[in-house]
Order: sequence, then structure tokens, then C-alpha cells
Amino acid sequence: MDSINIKKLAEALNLSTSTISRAFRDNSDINSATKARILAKAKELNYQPNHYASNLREQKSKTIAVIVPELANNYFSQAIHGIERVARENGYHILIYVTDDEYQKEVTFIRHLHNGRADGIIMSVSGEADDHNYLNKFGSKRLPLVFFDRIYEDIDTPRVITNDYNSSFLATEHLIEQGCTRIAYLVVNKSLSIGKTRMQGYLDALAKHQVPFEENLIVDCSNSYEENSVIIKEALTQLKPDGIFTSVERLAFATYYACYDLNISIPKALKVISFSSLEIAPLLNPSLTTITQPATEIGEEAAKLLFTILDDRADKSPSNEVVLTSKIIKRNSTRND
Amino acid sequence: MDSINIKKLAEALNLSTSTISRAFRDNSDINSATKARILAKAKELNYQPNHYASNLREQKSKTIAVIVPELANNYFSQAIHGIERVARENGYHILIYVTDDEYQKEVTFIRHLHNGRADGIIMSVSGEADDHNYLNKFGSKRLPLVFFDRIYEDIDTPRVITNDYNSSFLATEHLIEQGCTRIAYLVVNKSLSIGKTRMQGYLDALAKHQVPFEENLIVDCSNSYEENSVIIKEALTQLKPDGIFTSVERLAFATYYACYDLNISIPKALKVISFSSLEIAPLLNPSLTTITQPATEIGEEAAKLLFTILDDRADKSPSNEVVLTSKIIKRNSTRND
DNA sequence: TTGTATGCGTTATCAA
DNA sequence: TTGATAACGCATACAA
Repeated sequence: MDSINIKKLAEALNLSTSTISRAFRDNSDINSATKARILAKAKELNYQPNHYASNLREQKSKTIAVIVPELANNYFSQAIHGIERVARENGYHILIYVTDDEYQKEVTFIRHLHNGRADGIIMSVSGEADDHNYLNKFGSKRLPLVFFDRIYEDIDTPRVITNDYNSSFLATEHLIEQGCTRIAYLVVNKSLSIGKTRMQGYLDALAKHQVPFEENLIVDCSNSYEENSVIIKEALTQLKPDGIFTSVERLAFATYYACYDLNISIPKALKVISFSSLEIAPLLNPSLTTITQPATEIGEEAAKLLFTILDDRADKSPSNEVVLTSKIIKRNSTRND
Repeated sequence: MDSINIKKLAEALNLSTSTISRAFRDNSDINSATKARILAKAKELNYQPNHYASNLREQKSKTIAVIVPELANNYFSQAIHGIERVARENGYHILIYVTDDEYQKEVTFIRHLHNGRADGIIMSVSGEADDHNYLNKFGSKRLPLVFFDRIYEDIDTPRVITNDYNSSFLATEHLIEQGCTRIAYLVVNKSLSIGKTRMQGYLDALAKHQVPFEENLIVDCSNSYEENSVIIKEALTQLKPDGIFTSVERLAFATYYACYDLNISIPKALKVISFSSLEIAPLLNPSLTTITQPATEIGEEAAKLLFTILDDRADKSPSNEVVLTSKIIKRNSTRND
């Protein structure tokens, strides 16, 4: 190997390795002239302290892992962008893991991260499973973990969420105000906390306005585009809803496609509102009324939360919860002519 | 620290650390009974070989870095997803870096990656700069690098691209066939190879069909939404094009917004075609005619390319180029009534 | 302000 | 088949 390392740089400069090392740490005492000399030579020889050696020595990696269910989704890419920004400011690197909503992958990822590769984890859970206890198995040695958006309620760890209950309530109320009486709620995973919370807002809004609730109108969808197409078309033709509230943006798109196919006119025959971070919602046909979560901000907050924990583990700050506010943006898909 | 390591595990089992180590490597000779015993105890104590120590020892990280200009863009999130899949299959981890199209960040990222943190890099370049030579400065010690989509032509390294020239030619031809005679080409960075290639297809199609070329009709846009709004509105009112071909999807969206504002009807008064990987292009108002790149596949190919290089550096396979094919999908934004 | 020596947790070499 | 030992590249305690 002809690659550069601290020893060679030391030889080249006739200094000891410790002095070299000091030139790269901010705290240590070192003559500013030698430091300059070292840094210059380092640049010339393209030397950088080896990351793995440093981290082995310091027992930390300056790396965090981000685990998300999917990537091709505006919400998550925006959130990751937010995380990225904050991480970069703090000198941290980011590892990305995509679970494709598979519980097994989630477990595997988390387990493998506990080998020093990452100092902390930011995760939006897959929610496929019932048993989240694997997270507790690590005991006191579990890496600092921050949930965002999709969380496991039974795991005690800091989290960044939005006021989903409230948003759902208002979204449903909005549909009612626009004259809907048969409002379907489309969800991907009823049992996942996020599905439940959002559903409760829906239920309570119906109750408040004395709109009769019908079990069928809660439509459990899947993660497959084809399956959803079938499910939604069937729901539209069988249940004949006049309003649809979807818990994730993908289901709103599927609803649009279904309506195109079935020749159902939005908003005339069916009004649609959805959780969505799509920036071009105004460009849809018709423009989509959305509950828009501050995705980037959620990512930023999650990262900040993690870094405060990382900065002083001593604090062991008790399970913290940050709640951000979503905005309902009314557009043509719920318009009343 | 009470955390587990190889030595403690060795003590717990009354074995040497070397034996423990062997249990975790596939090649070494070890009694299968002891191996089982070790793995069982390891699981019990939650032991995993420390990643940094291993990598320091082995001089490789099983990690690749992915550098992209932006994240909140369907193309890149799909590409990353493709990379992720292949990387995972190969047991590699992925670090993500976002340049926000800033050259300086790109240089910094790349430079910092050369400290052992990553074994290789997959990048779509920012293209803000003229001097890419920093990439050559590393000499023979430069990490294996694969470009995808946005490349620097003067850097000799494997790349995965699409048949952009051809797609642009066909896209422009399509507009001409639909009756357009004043076709504007919207680009973000004329000097970037991708901008140039796509522009050449546009120019040649005009020439072939004897549509007179007008310098003004090439509109150089920026990365700021606000600036683009101004630029595009001005272009629409001043130049009065009847067709627009945008080199990136963001500019198509901006065009839509501008047309809404200016009450210009698409496709009646203006036809629009764009490079875009947007999955919901059919849902736009009007549905958008796109040149769709196989984004996921591009990511997968790029990853595969990198891994073949990583597998046998000996080969030093000469600069390889993979060209994939985009598809033009005609929709209403270029329809002729 | 600088140098020496030690150890971070592994794995590879060699000997037993 | 297993164990002792050195080395990976660096950062720190301590000595100078």
C-alpha cells in the first residue's frame, strides 16, 4: 500500500504522530506555526485522518442512521432532506435504510446498527408488526432512537409527530361542511398508530356532526398499487361514498385513477381530501385538497432531538415529544359548485 | 463501559479471541460445535463484531456513498431506491449526501470520503462548476467512482446515462408534429453536459424539420422557484412560444404554474413536454407528456457497475458506459384538438 | 509545545 | 482445531 497515513506524514515533516494528530483536533495544545505546516503538508499529500481508526479510538462514529418505509414518497424525501441539513451542520453523516414496509428488514437493520456503525437512529416505523419488543431487548445499550411520524406507541423514546388527530378531525369536518354524508376513510394499516390516530379524528368528527358511521366505509388498503386499484374501485361502486379521506397520499392518487376509470367526477360526485406533502398538489386534475405536514421541519426536529441526546447522554432526557402542526389546504377536489 | 466486545465474549466462553473471531468469518477453520456455541452466546450477550475495528483491520468499509444534487425529486429518490436495493443485496451500506447543486459541497463531500469512510462513490454531479479537475487530483488513490445521469465528460470514469440526445430529438420532433413552430427549450444549466446533450437533440430536430432556430428560445433558468417563475412568465409573454420542452421536471411544473397565472391554455395555446420521472404525470391538469427515464434501473445499474469494480480492482475495467433508454409517453399536454 | 507509549476491537500469521 | 501475538491508524495520558 502506498497510501498516506499519520506515520508517513509525521516522517515527511520530521514530527511525531501525536503532533500530527493534534493538528487535526481542535482542543489540543499545539504551536500554531507547526499546525499550519502540518495542515499544508497534509493537503499536499492528501492526508486525512482515517475515519475508522479515529472512531475506533473515540468510540463514536459521527454517523446516524435513518430508517424509512419508502423513499419514493415526497413526505419521506423531504423529511430526509431536513435530517440531512441538520446532520451536516453538526458534522454528522447519514446512512439510509429502506424497509419497504417489511418488519423483518427493520429488525435486521436496527440490530446490525448496534455494532458501532451509527451513534443514533432516526426512524419512521414500518408498522407491519405487532411485536416491537425487539427494541427493548437491547436494554441500556440501545442506541439513541428518535421516531418521526410513524411510531410505536409502546416504545418509550423521543418522537416528532404532527397533530394528526386534530387534522383528521378537521379534514373530516371539512368534507361534512362541503355536504358529504357518506365519507369513506382509506387507510393502509389500521393497526399502526398513525392509522388509528387519524381514524379516531375521522370518527369523532362524524359523531360530532351526527353523520352515521358505517363500518364498511373504513377501507383497509394494501401497499400494492394493483391491489389498491381493485379495492378502491370496488369501494367506490359498492359503497357509493360522496367523500373520501385518505390517510396517505398514495391512496389519493389511487382514488384519482379509479375515478378516471369509472368516470366519477371529482369533486362533483366525490370529494377527496388527503394527507400529502406533494408540492404540486395544485397542478392535479382537480387540484387536491391536502393536509400538508411540515415534512422538512419534522426531519429537522427529529435530527435536533437526536443530537441533543447525543450531546449529553448524561441527561437521559425523559421521553420527549415534539408535536408539529399540519395545515389543511383547501383546493378543488373538495370544492362545492 | 459495560459494553460487550470480543474479549469479554472470549472470557465468558473460556476461549481465545481468535476463536471467537473465526466464528464470525466464513473462511476460517473452526470446529462447528464451538462455532455454534460461540454464536449462541453471542446472541445471548448481543455481541456483534465492532464495525470500526473490523474495517480498520480489513481496510474496507462495506459502505458506498451516494451524492445527489437534490432529494425532493422523483428521479433521484427512485434512483437511490435502485441503488439501495442492489447495495443491500451485496451487503453494503449507503451514505447519502445532498449537494443542493452547490459545487463547493460536492468537492467537500468527495474529499472527506477519501478517509476510508466509503469504498466507492456513486454520483450525479452538481454541474455548477467549470473545474472538475479536483477529481483527478486524487491520482491513483481516487475512490472508485460511478456517475449517473449528470456527468462530467472530462472525467474518465464509468457512467450510467440515458439516450438523452435521442430522446430530446424525438421530443422536439413530437412538438413539431403537433404543429408547434416556436419551441422554447428550458434548461437549468446550459453548460452542464446533460443540458448540452439534451439541447443538441432539440437543435437537430429543429434543423431537420426546417424550423427556424432562435437563440432567445433557449431559456436558462435557475434553481430558485421564485426566479424561475419570473423568468418563465417573461419568456411566455415576450417570446410567445407555442411549444415548450423542459430539460427537468421542475421547469415543467413552473411552466404549468405560470400558465395558470397567465391564463395560457395547455395544450391549446402551448404544448408542453418534459423530462420527468413523476409517477402521477397522468393526474396533472392537463396530464403531462413526459420523457421518462428508467430511474430505478439507472440506480441499479450504477450500483452494479460500482460493485463489479469493487470486486476486482485488479481489472481496472476501462471507463465503462451503460446507456439506458428513456420512453416518451404522450399525454394531453401535447395533444392536438 | 512536543514526543513516547499504550490501547481502542478486530483479524491474520504463526506456532502449538 | 485452537491460542498467542502483532498490526491496522489514530488519540490520549504522561513524560520531557
